[in-house]
Amino acid sequence: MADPKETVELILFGEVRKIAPGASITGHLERPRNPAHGDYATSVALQISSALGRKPRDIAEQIVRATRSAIERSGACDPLEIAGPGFINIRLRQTAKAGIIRAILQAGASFGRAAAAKPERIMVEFVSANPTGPLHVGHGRQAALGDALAAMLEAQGHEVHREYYYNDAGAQIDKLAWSVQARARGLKPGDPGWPEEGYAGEYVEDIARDFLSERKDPADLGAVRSFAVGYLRGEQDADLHAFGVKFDHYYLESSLYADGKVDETVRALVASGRTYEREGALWLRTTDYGDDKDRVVRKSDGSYTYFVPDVAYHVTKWRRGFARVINIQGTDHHSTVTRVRVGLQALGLGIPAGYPDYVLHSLVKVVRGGAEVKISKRAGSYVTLRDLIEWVGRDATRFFLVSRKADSEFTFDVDLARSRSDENPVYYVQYAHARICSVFAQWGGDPATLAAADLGRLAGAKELGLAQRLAEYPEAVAAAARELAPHAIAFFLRALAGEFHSYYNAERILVEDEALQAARLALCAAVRQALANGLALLGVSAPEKM
RNA sequence: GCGCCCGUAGCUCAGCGGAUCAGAGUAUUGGCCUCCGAAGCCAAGGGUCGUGGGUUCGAAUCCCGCCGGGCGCGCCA
Repeated sequence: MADPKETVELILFGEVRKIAPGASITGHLERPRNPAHGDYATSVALQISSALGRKPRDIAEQIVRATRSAIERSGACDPLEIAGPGFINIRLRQTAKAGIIRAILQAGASFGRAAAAKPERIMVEFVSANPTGPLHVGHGRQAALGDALAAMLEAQGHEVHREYYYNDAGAQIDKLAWSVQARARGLKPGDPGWPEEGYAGEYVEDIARDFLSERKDPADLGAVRSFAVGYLRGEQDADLHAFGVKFDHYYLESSLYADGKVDETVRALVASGRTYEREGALWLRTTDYGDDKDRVVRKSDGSYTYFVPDVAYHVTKWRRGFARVINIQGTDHHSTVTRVRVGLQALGLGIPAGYPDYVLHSLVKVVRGGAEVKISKRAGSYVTLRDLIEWVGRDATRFFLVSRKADSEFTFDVDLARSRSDENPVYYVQYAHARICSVFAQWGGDPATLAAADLGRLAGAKELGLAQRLAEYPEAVAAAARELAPHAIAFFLRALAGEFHSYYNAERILVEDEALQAARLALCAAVRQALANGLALLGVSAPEKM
């Protein structure tokens, strides 16, 4: 990894120190589990020793020598220690640890927010369900992930646009219209005359009944279609509202046809010279860009495949000024990733090859009473987002769906999230927040006086550990945003809440010694602020009472 | 068959730009409320990180094979 001709730089406390000829590295700091190893530790010396052809301990000693004066000037920590084969252990001074508390109280809700060096206009597209049925659990995961991701990127100083793409123009909509029409005519799924691959969910019957109650004519398929789509859009909006997710814009696929963008895209593809006719269809040579087979653009019946509006849609994202786009989809859509990117490349508009970004999530298995739940009365063949919200509540649903890595398949245990709610991670975090609020209610003093608290009184191991954890929050958010990994926020909050509960049980906050009490209250206020800010990113409430 | 993803404690999952990473929650067992909320805390047991190789002084982490699971591989969206 290292080129011995370059210079090794160690970035420490904001200063870059040239250490030795070698590689340019930014060794990240670890938090040792063993307190004897200090507050932070790094193994950079071991990592670069082979590249430099020198002993790790010698390198470590050189690093310590080179940074000694800067560290003494900063006063932030004790002299670095070298341990074992060449680990460098760092022990922070108490004043440096407690200082973060004042900064948090001052920053308030903006603690953990950063001003981006280069603010971008970013679009996050998520949910984007067809208006052919209620939102299911997978859409819920997308909603939780997408909204959290958008909030995290906003916290990094970017301008974020949340968009929902409505596939309201395809064959699926026709099936919906036929299904509703059949229901309105008194047919049931399986009856003679019931449309092939029709939608069998109970909601189809609801739509038909409402349609008839408005004295409309089932023979008018266009009227049935627009009524059904409008009905389901309204229902999805209600679900999203209940989930606390708001979109800046709903983009209709049908508009791409109406305003000519689909035709325009086809013409541009043909003009690119990468299309050809075969068996009555128009193909795009996507294999030129690494696809495993060419794709049909225009079917032999003259209609377009979904590929065309998808590409046309992403052209609008680019032209609307979103240099960065993140699409949240299920892994069952991963084959579209290549196709959309390739289609954009073929147009030759100068769009980057990796445009857009994708976060793909695996599907969620819902378990209740020890058995997998596959059926919902309302939707027929799947569990709906509404089911989850009704079973376990909005906060638990959001926290659960966002607390796993997106690409891990995970089991949503309804019983854990609901009936044994006292063992639920989201309540654990919320409880820490509510507990602190309760202490403040009992105290009854003026929080403004805490700004003057003597933080030097915080000398206990748990207190300093909490302060250190709080200090790591901004970087934790930044890292999670960088990795597009909302679950990291959930894990951080879990850890922070755990440290607080442990501290709370070990020490009284409200004590006789007023100076000590003020310092502890300041610490609690800072923890509360960090919990509230983190929960807000996940779209979970921070209750004062539970 | 090909492509992508995933196999870590009984269960649900973190960690995966190598070392100070064998972790959390839950479940099980034993303790802690005349004291700021016990939706909490403290402690114990529990895993050769699917498997076999390779790279490395050092691999849950990187590379290859195999096994097991998920999802794709339409002139469906």
